[in-house]
Amino acid sequence: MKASPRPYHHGNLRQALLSAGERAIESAGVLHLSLRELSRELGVSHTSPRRHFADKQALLDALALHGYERLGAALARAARDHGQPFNVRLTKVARAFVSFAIQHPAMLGLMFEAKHRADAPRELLEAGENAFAHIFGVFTSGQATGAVVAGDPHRLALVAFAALQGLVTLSTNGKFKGASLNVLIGEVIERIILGLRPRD
Amino acid sequence: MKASPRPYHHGNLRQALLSAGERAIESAGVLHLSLRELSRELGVSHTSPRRHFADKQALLDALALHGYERLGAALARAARDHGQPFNVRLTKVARAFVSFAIQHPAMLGLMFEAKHRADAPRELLEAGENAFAHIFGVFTSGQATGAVVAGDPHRLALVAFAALQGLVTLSTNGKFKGASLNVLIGEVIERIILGLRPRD
DNA sequence: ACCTGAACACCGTTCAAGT
DNA sequence: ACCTGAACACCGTTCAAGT
Repeated sequence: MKASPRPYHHGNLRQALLSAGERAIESAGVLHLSLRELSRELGVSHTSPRRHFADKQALLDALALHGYERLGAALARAARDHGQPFNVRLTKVARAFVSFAIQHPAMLGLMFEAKHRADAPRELLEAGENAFAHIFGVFTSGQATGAVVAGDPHRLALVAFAALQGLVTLSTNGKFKGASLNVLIGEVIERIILGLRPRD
Repeated sequence: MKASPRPYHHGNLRQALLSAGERAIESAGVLHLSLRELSRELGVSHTSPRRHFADKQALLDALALHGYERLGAALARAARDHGQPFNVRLTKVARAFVSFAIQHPAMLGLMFEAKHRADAPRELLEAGENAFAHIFGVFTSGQATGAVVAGDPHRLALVAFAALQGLVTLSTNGKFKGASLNVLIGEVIERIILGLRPRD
């Protein structure tokens, strides 16, 4: 077992730690991440991570940063067609977000925690802002075409995003007995659209 | 400092561990909870918790159970006036939930994780169901009076609850620059009500 | 019944040292 | 520059033993 050779000692240990770290948190949870075990897997001494990450938290922050970059790219792709109507664009970004969350639940948790930390690196905060700016943009253009009520677009986006965030939290916690997630996403999005419609 | 005497060795060590444990997770996070440190605080040996909790996870589960009982009681209180219109009842339960979440953020996280665990004790799952049944009840009576669209009330309640859950997640992660949480709660509730209104 | 102390197998982190 | 080994101060958990 563990068929991979070891192309390390070259300077790709940093990348190897990130990959192995992500796999570890998705399969066993952030709580059980062990630098020593990671080192064992990669066939290096347990002190070598120190060269690339000051401590365990630094590795987690680097993982979260990478997560925000990937989420941002996915949201940008979903929102890129500015010619489409609000409902379509919102549906696309919402599904992109939910899809990311379902595929990388531990990563998403890590990303939120990292942003929340008092001493979060500036880089991380910026990556987060950049990722969510793509959702925000859909709302401002929705207001421009009259599909969304007037008001502070940041607040409206936040309210809608909260619904998605909650859906994801509930779903990764397996709290859907029979209901398919795909159906629920559609329902949540529909309610958001109705809730944000200008009152006739 | 640490002015409390020690009325332990009586059989209240179990309760003392729960209290100290809750205080510890709210102030330092679940990750940093240490049974040995808890024992030190309480002036007992680090093996004595074993008598009351099989392991660390058992203590966390007991804390989560207690949390669900308190949340359930708060939601029941908020929802008890069945004569009030849907909007009023929904607002009350929503504010009760958000209020609990703000006051006990680490506890709420623990509660969700505990329910999610594959080997979660039956007792815990039941306490969770009981707590959320009070929110569910508001939706079924909302449908009865025509304030809420027809459809599976479980799904509708889930959709609305997701929005609250997301608001709470976002708020405990401090992602509200200027906006007051109280204002945002009101906005979320309003959007939920509008989103669930029957289409005339 | 309830608590203790020694012991075991793990951690993260530091430091002097090797190539 | 990058990695190593010994060492330190912590964990959770087990077990034989004390009252």
